[in-house]
Amino acid sequence: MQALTCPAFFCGTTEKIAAKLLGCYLIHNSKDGQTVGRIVEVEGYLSQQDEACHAHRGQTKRNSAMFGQAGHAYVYLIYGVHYCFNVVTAAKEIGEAVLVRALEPVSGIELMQQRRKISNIRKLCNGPGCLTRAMGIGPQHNNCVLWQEDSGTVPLASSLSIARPVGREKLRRGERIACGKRIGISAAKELPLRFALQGNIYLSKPI
DNA sequence: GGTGGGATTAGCT
DNA sequence: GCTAATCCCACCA
Repeated sequence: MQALTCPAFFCGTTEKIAAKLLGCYLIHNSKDGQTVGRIVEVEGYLSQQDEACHAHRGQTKRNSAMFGQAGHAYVYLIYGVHYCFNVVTAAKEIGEAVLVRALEPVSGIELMQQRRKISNIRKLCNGPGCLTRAMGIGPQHNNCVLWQEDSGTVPLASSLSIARPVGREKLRRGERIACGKRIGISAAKELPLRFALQGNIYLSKPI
């Protein structure tokens, strides 16, 4: 894998970035240790024209990170219980993002098991609320930068970043990028904005 | 100033 | 399949 060192990766349409994020790695260095997951399932949310998107009704205090720069994180609390992790994908003031719905655990698996209080690796990160718990992602990461900023600065206590696969690392044998309807929403159900690695066993639901 | 609902999950029936 | 857990904030009064 190769760390992202500039925001150029996050240029393009939200759909393109969603597909591009599949196979990438999400890396969290926390005081408890490092956890790494491979992104296998995402959903796009498209600003004003998308009724299921938090940005649909305009900018508020809660969703303001979504209106920030592409390549930042948007983390919000859902049902008062779980956190969802999103990657901002549009230019400032637009309000589009990609929700990460499932990860394939890559390293720091013992730490993930501790955080989740379960041992089944297939269930560690197989849902948006599950993966934030396993990775130790929370509100402290809202609006944080997901590429690696210049190394001269003082390292953060808790840093979240994305790395891309190199060469043939992106897709494994038996995997292909598939697209379908989004899950768990009541508005704009028909839009085909769910992207996942079909054939991967770590999805929240088969696609 | 009160209230309703949500991009979910786990545990029980 | 059903439901409790539990919090922020948009919306309405």
